[in-house]
Amino acid sequence: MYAKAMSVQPAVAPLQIQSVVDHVYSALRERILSGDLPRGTKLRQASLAEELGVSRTPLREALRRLSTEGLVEFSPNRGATVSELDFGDMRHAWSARVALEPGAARLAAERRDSDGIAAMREAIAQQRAATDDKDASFAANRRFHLALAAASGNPHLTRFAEMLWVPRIGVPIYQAQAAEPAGAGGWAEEHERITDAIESGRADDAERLTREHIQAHPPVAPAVA
Amino acid sequence: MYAKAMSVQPAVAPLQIQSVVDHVYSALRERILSGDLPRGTKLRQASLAEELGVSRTPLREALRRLSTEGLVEFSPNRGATVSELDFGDMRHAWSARVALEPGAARLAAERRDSDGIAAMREAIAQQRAATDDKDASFAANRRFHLALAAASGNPHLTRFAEMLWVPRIGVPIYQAQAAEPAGAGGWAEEHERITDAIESGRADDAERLTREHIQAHPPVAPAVA
DNA sequence: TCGGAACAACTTGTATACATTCGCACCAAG
DNA sequence: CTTGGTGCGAATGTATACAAGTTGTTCCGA
Repeated sequence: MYAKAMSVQPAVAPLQIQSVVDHVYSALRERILSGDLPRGTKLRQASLAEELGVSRTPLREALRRLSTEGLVEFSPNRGATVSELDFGDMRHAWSARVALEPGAARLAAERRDSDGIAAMREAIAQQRAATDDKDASFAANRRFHLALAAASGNPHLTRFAEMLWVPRIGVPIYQAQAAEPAGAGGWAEEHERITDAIESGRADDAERLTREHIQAHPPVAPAVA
Repeated sequence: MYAKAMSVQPAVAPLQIQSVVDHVYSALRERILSGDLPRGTKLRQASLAEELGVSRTPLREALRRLSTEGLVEFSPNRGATVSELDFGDMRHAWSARVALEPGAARLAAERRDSDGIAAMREAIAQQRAATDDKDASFAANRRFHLALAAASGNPHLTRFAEMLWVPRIGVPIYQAQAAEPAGAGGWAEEHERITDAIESGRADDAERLTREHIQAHPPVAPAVA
């Protein structure tokens, strides 16, 4: 059974060997994004390494990777801390999205990739199905915008969008959603109009609608910080 | 004399302590960008470490940083190599610039920061002064576009622009310059019109001019690869 | 002559050990 | 009571050592 299945697939399948560094990187990233490691947390290497069952060497390499992504910050001889992301950073990230995503939408409209469009529609469906669940709604929203960037077919734009959507946008958008009762539903409709424009190749419309959509929902300042 | 000068400046000046990792990172980055380490070069850790006078530990951390930036690639148990950047990548980078820089120009026009505009004008002057020197001309061109991104006041856009301009755009633009006899001079004029639009706050014009400027100069396929 | 297996040298990946620096507590002097 | 200094503990930064994997070569057989 297995042999047959394997013979059908390409022999040299992915076979993704993940090094210890990759595992540590994924684990830390997950912890930071989920809020398990709040911003400003000092990342002590000895305890973290013991917790993850590895030595400090791969841990440090993973931290370097995260620092290049901006999720953690190194201070010379003082170690790494989870990056502080204040409201100013969030506005910057939103502003960068205003500059980025319309251009990505234009590219997507010029490309009209069916897979990419399908991914966008799927995210819309998920958003419609999760009007009451705030977390799911936010996840679907994020998913749509990442799918939009991916539909551009441009790896750089995709990567940039992921960097912007990672932790910085999450909280404020989430709170904006909570503030707007009709939020999720209205967003799904706007998303759909963008997707339609892309699918029919109306590049100017796709660009304009995306810009208007993002600009219509600026981040909301957190109540606490 | 010094004391007086220092009392004027903020007391806690930069005082940038650079760790060995930072030095190695800068050195490797410089070597890659200058072409001293051509694309596809296998980066053997032992020899590199000895060459730089450090051990493999900080070297590996620097390589991780570079890998997150996309300049080098890790292959499990096979080490790191300088990233292969083919023509497809260059077109992607150019395409990403088309999506990115017009939005940055719009932000810059809304912001109208005098320092940022001064940096742009300085780059234009350098470009005008270096019409015969190809290298200087390209450097000035790159400088203008980075200054444009920086004038947006958005750290994310600045960072993204730097990532796109680093190695990928350089060669093809350089070759395009060589192909167009009147290139440098014409570019300086276009740059100036963009800067004027930003300085006078005409956001729509700045965005449109930037897009047209970039789209008018697509990358040229290298002769060799 | 060509294909393949086995071995050896080398390279990477991870762990451990050592040196340096930082933070904090305690203490003394003004 | 506050301010400056000193010393210890802990954490980081770097170097070295060891284990595991990869690559190139050689030798054998068909």
